[in-house]
Amino acid sequence: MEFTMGSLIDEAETGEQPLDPKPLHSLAPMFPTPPGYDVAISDPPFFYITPIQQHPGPGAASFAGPPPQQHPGPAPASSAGPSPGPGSAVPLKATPISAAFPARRPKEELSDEDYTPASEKRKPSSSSPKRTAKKVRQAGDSTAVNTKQRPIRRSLSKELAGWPSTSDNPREAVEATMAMFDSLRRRTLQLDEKEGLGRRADLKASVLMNQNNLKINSLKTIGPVPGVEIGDIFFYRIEMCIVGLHAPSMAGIDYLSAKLAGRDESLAVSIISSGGYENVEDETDTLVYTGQGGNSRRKDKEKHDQKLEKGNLALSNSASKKNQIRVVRSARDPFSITAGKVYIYDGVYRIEDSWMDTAKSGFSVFKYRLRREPGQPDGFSVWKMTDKWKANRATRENAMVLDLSSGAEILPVCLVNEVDGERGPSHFKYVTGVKHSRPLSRNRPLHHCECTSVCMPGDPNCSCARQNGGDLPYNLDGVLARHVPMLYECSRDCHCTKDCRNRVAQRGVQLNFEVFRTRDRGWGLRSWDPIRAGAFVCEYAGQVMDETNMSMDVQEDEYTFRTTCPNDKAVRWNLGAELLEEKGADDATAERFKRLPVVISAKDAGNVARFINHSCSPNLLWQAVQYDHTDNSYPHIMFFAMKHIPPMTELTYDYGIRGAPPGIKGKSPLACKLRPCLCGSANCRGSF
DNA sequence: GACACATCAGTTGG
DNA sequence: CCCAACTGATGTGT
Repeated sequence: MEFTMGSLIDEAETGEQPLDPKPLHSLAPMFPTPPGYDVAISDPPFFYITPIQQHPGPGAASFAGPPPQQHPGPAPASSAGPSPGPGSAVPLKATPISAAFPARRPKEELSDEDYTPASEKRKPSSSSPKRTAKKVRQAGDSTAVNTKQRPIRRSLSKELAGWPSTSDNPREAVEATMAMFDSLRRRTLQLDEKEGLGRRADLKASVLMNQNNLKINSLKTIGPVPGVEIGDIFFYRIEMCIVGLHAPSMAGIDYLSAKLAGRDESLAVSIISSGGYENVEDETDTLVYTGQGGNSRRKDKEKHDQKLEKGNLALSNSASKKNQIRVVRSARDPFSITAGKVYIYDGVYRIEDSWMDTAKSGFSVFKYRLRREPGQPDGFSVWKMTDKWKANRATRENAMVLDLSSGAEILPVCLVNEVDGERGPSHFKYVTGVKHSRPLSRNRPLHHCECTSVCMPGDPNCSCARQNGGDLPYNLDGVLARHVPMLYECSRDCHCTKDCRNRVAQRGVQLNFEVFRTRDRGWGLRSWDPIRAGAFVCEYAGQVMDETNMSMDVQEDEYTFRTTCPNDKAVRWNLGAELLEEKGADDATAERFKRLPVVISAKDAGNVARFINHSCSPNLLWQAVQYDHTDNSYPHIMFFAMKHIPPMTELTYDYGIRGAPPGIKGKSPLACKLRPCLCGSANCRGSF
């Protein structure tokens, strides 16, 4: 959060850093929404936030149609609806997104109405709890007959009118697509868990993306995929399908068939090395990859020799053709309870050797040695470094302090400077929580539930779920399902245990942080661990001030947190979740995100959050959280990841337009002192 | 607990 | 239409 005026580092110095944190990686724009929004007042049940259209973004000219690369030919057979006519560039020609979730709330007739395919007689008994992808597909196919525009569909196309296209800004399109997928996935999981069918929300979200033509880069290409950067991480195989990095949902080898390649032989385009075979992946610039097949996990299938067909044949063709092959490596997700994997895009490689070998099973396999193309940014090698540091913190180069928190945090906070001669930040006391300067109003008793062991989604007796609008705010994996105006975690008066899923932020920081010297923005914060979208990052700790009594001097302090009203990017984080709602006027509307009087100063005392810099395209959002008192004007300010954040990526949030007097949102910025913004993102507002 | 293993429900494209 | 594919979540046993 430190801001250093006019001390730009010489460019020459920047090339030699052993670690290139790739600032653009995290600072790329997410949504082309103008810095404003409007709360829709018409059709309230169907849409909530509408981008202001008077200032169309650069992508507006291309309208809302699917990205040009998409479906250049006939639509895939699986969704064989006729392609939209020239005038109907609306991407959501298929089933309304809500249709995938019929009978969620049987009371609402809208769901049935919307869901039932026109060609099918509506059956009131469609409330079968099982919502399969097949159902969705049927609905999608038949909507071709259904020309009537339903409100929900209109709202969807409105929502997505500003949707970035790959031709406009590929990075933006990838980030928006990833954000949409994970928002759909988190909300789907949250709703499914309530009904006890919380399985494969990733696949369900993928089907929704497919139905609504939201997948991008679906034309297979050799070499880099537009908008996907080296080092990008994925928590599901299907995420890589959706952005066009790797098309097969399970198979490790993606290839162009001879026909698609326009050649007489197929060519491999992408491989995933994720531990299923006996690959050699210790080196960061070479990889010995095993061909596919013969390795079935199923008991009823016996193992056999690999055959020179499909992916193996394509890899062998590529061995002589020497074309670029994208490589995705994998690692264990350190925070997954269920041995989940993280997939890391590591750039392009070429095959330099291939041979046949005998696997441990005794059957013959194909082997391919690939070498990474030189000159590419760091990808998987960053993981190797952070693994080493986590195993032994003393191996961190240029570390000035091994634990800035002096033991206050569960995990030490490293302080490093690889940029200049600064010895460290000015003195402050490290504290992990907030201190209030005046007593909080205690006019209400602390909320609490009677759950005996842990709170379970769908339990109508859990008063904490009720307090949160009926949903437990976190999924089983501990990620925030939706951004909400106020989140209520279980309190000390709750009867549930400390490992209840509704106690996440109160448990404190679980990441290996480092405070590091940026090139031009003072100190910054990043993590040695990967952080998935929705994961808790840290609280903004410090002294809680009373806004009304604050002087202008204090307001200008660079170590001050104040809320802005509201953070439109954070509100947009729920986009996918909102599209799932059959009714949602009372859900995440911008109107409900009010500016809060809470102001926190971390000047004299604070935690890692005081080092988080501003960005106009941030990777964190703040979420108001309550659990230890009842004064909703002064909640805890908790940061959560807005997207998947690879290790060593700077963490940022949107400070908002600072200094604007309360109640005047985004107006008269000249009336207050603004600082120039150096975030470097395409949507940079220039100051904050 | 951490892990290995089995099973089950799924998508995708050849 | 069928099937294989380096899935992912859950359950069982060590």
